[in-house]
Amino acid sequence: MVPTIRDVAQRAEVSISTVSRVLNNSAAVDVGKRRRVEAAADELGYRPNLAARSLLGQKSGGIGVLLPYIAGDFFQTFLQGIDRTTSDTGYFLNVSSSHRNIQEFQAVIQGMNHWVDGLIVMSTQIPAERVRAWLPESLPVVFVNTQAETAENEVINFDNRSGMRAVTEHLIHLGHRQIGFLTGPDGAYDGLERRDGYRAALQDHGIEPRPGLEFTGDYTMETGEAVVPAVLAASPRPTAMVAANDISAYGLIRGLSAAGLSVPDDLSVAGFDDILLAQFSAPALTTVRAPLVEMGQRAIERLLARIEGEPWSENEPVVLPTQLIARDSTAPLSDPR
Amino acid sequence: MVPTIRDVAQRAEVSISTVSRVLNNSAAVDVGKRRRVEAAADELGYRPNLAARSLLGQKSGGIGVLLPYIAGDFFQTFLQGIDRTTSDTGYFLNVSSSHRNIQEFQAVIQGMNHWVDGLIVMSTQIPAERVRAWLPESLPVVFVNTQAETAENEVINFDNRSGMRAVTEHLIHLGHRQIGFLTGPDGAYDGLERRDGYRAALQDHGIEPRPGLEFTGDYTMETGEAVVPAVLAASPRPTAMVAANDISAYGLIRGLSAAGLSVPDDLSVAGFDDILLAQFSAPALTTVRAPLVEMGQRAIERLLARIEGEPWSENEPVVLPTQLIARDSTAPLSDPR
DNA sequence: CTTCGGGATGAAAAGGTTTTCAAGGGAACC
DNA sequence: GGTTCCCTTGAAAACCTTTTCATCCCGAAG
Repeated sequence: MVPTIRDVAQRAEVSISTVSRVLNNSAAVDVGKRRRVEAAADELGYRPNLAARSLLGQKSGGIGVLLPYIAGDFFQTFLQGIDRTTSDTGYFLNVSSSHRNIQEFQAVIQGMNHWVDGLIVMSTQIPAERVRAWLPESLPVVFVNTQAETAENEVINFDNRSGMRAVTEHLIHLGHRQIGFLTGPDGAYDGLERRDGYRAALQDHGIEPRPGLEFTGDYTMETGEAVVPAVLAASPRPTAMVAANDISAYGLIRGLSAAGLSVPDDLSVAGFDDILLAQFSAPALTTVRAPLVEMGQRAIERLLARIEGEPWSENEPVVLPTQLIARDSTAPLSDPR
Repeated sequence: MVPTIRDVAQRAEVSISTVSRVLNNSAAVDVGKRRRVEAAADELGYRPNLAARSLLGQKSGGIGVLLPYIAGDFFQTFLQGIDRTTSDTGYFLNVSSSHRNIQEFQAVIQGMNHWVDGLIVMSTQIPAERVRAWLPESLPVVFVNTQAETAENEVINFDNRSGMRAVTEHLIHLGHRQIGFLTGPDGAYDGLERRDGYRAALQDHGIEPRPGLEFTGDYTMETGEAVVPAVLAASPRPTAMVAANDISAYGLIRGLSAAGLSVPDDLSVAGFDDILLAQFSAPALTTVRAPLVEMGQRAIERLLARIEGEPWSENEPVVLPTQLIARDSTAPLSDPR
């Protein structure tokens, strides 16, 4: 059995109150008894039951991070930013993912409620306000990459639109006119913003966006690969493709190379995120740098400040700038014959 | 305030026992009261406090995953294996990391104790037996990539030794004799196994391992990059390097290219893990495939079986085979002049 | 009509911890 | 020597839920 505070008290021949006082250093205790308690706790390997503590409304020392997916380069880089900053603070991280449905999302987030002192939530499908309503007012929450309808919650986002606009313009400047788009998953907020940036860039340059050039993706490599036949069959056939994220851009590249086409000679491909792979791959991927590490850092810094009692001055949502990174997967449009 | 079962009971004008019975469907309740309770719970947005439940020794529906680090391609691929399998089961994942020290590791793992139904632990620094002693007998635990001194715990490992032996032999077959090694972090069990495989391969082919050719790394790209001057200054200078993992191999490649040397023309470099980057990078990395996804799957399958009550037949530890993947970062030793 | 049984329900205990409250004891001061 | 005050300590309440136990009532069987 796991030892409880009662076992420690018995072994040290004191009351459980005294044990609590010693272990939390919350009041003066006779030095002899203090020694006995410390020895007893040590010998028994006693650790306080966090469930019981949480029941009393104590701080748990835990930070909850809720993501749509737990695996993937995108989330992992974000976590890196959080992880580094958290390391020094004594808080520990608790990451959970929920990609099935709203019910489960709600269950997971409300389950975390009693276990953490604060929450960082990335919710691409559900707006911040709705998620916030599931949680007590008293729990600090920082939203990240999440749609916010009002300014009442603390939100940190990317400038998805400008980023996607920049990469699309980059292709236009290279001479491309038939530019296709591979979307993100259905209903994902950031994917929609990116698509809007793509459309806006086209319109800015007098190109009417065509629905036939927008292909449905879901941020995975598999789907990027699978969509290639449809891309090649499109009329007019695109001379360049922008994907809503890097991973699905690699899916496109893989599928194109399987179809005997080379990137960027036969078709230019660009992505979004600037994952690690982008700078090492052959060809290196033209993409948009989303400052994920910085986003993680900012989020955890703000959350810790809130936990420590600093109020949140109801500001504008933070929008982190994105940056076009032109590499080798995009090339000038070869002379049309 | 967050509504409790008492609020629901009051609103529905029944006792808390009845509320509990309705919500857990644990006993017959008058249909009228049942309706009232359901309505009240719905209106209040009531969710049971998991901490209180846990205090009673109930199942929590949570699976804990404890890793040395939370970010990084290696862990992320492992998580993928777990995540996929868990999705269908209704359990939710809870990932935590601890990379600071043993005290914190112990604190995190014991904190998880009370709110998960089972634990998957990757502990490269501390043997399974020691970690097990921190937890109650009753909690199912599956260890992964962890040293085990006895057969009393369920452990799933890679065949690190054979893998590293294979990649080292690959270099020997290519004509290399001065083969350097970039180690893992101090005390990491898998890194030591890999080093042993490297040494064994050399000895098998009549090459005496030299301490001067073993460079200290820590699985990060930064250190791989930083060690390059030492590698180049070594006498005799190695013609090939094996790194204890892929990421640090890329550090070497980066450092070498910064020093004006090209891989594999001037120096062959190989890694271990076969992360996603390895197949896309230029040059594509020669490495050893560690079946991380499979490891994750096996671990979660076994853990769920244990949670469902299936006993563990004290078997041999599972050792997953590794496989040499020869790509372009290694080349035959160019004619020594 | 009486007795028995069973279904529905509420009261209460249990789980481990922190904290408040009350009490005990010793020292210091008059 | 007596009184007061403070330091130390233990008892008990509180947190929220599940579950056992006892109670009550109604219907059925004898």
